[in-house]
Amino acid sequence: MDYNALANYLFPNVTASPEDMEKRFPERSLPEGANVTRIGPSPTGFVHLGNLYNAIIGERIAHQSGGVFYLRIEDTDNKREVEGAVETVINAMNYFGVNFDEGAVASGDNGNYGPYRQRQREEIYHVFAKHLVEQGLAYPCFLTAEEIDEIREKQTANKENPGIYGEYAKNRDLTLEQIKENIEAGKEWVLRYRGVQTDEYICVDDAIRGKVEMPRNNMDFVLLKSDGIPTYHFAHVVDDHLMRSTHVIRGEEWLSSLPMHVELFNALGWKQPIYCHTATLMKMEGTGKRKLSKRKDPELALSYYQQEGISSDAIWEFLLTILNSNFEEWRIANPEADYRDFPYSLSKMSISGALVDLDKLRNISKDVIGRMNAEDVCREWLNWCEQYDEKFAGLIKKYPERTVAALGVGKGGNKPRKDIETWKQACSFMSFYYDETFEINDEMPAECDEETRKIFFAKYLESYDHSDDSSTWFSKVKAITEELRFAAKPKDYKKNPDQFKGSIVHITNMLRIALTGRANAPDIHEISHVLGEDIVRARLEKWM
RNA sequence: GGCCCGUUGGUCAAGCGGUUAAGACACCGGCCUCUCACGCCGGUAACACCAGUUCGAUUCUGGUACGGGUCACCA
Repeated sequence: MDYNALANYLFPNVTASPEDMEKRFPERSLPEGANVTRIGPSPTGFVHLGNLYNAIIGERIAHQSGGVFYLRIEDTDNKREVEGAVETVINAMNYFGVNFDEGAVASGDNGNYGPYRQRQREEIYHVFAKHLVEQGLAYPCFLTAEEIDEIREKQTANKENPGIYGEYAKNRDLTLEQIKENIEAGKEWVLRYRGVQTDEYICVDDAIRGKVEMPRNNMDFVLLKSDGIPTYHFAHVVDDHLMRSTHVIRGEEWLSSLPMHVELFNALGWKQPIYCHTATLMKMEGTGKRKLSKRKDPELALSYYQQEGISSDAIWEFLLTILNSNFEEWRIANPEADYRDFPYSLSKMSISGALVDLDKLRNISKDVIGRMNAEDVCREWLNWCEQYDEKFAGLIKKYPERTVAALGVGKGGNKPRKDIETWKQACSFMSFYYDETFEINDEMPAECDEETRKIFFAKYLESYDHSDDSSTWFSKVKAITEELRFAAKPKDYKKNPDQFKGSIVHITNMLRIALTGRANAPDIHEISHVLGEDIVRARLEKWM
């Protein structure tokens, strides 16, 4: 068989050589030890938590080392592609603060190693496809889906491994004439790799899992589909070589196709990147864990976290705690530091699948927002509201100063309040600061009957001086409390409940409910100053 | 079924031959306190199983069980 003739027949338009490609995409000139990483999402319209998980690893090891992190769109499956999905990916990554140095952007491409959309790289793949044919390492295969099904059935019946290999690769030794005849008859063909029947093993040093041993590939797997577009396997090898990735970070579901990739890197004479196969994100179901599923688990979609208003910092910190077990320890030691200063390490990755623990996320989120200053909280909250809650976006813009002041309540001191978990929840928490959304939700304490209320609010407003400091204010409250025959100290009331009508707890709760509509809210004195004297008086006068 | 990967409390996990087996979240007490939140103190709770190696195994080896992944012209 004249492989050159076959190659020219199959790829008559390919004139470039592999060497031309090497020149077009030269080695990157980066400092020693700089890593080049990427994420390669498929534009299915669904952005996975796992996409972010892997993105964070890639972003960290690239940027920590002074390297490059890029976005490549893996759109080789035109059946699954959804309109606008590329924008969805870019928006989601943007929302969660993942910054790319190069790759696909909304308006096209940015960088010298593109195109960054695989469908646009067809001629590049064909250069190497042709090269493999010339080497006798690839051949056209005309097997139809039905024929392949028959082969599989036979193999299953014989308890053999399914697939196209060895004697089952019926088209691997067609003559050039037969091939031409088939093609001229209009038969569709795919390009298959010529697998080797062997019992050798391969060994790959995975950066996360250590040494992984597997049987060498013996399959005649597909390189180019009948539409001329490569499969993932071929595209991965060509792209990560030409784009000069140093590390390939991907889910462990790829582990089993590793032998194909190793085979191709060797066949093309290229150096393998460092593989990093990450653990699958899991979910609790009944008594066991299971893989998160797109259909059953809303929390798998990144859009879920966007809608809930989880801040991007919170997601990062949460994922970092899953990714590197020493992150939490580091965070405790460096409470003020930017998480980007944390020395992320691949070797500290967990191998088994982590459960997505929403409780933990919420806890981290409270912490993260608690650490932020009021201006930043206000900006991010507004940012979220503009997309998801117009009413609050309007209120924040109408009362910018009051909003910042309100968000700053309890921020002073070394025990900052942690009231806000998510931007969505911030809307309900903050509602009492605006007359437009203020409403009474809780019942007045039973100890404070209508008469007590009237007397209290009258006296309170009479003695109210908006300029009082916290302790002056509170001593006035205590004085009125005692006048009303309530205990100024809760403990006194506890000891002798018969001697009082109630305690200061009831009085302040009554005040709090009148002011905020709820029994649980931050410091009354601070809130009063955020609201301003007019609103305070107006809300209290209603009870007189 | 073949091939791979994994298994420490409810969850995330530290541990790398000798430990009272860390820590975090959640949960339960208590303290602080004008409520709530925060904070502080304390508590419940774990090495899947069976062999072997060893003076000694959570840690090393083999097997069993269980869980997961993958076996496409999908990624």
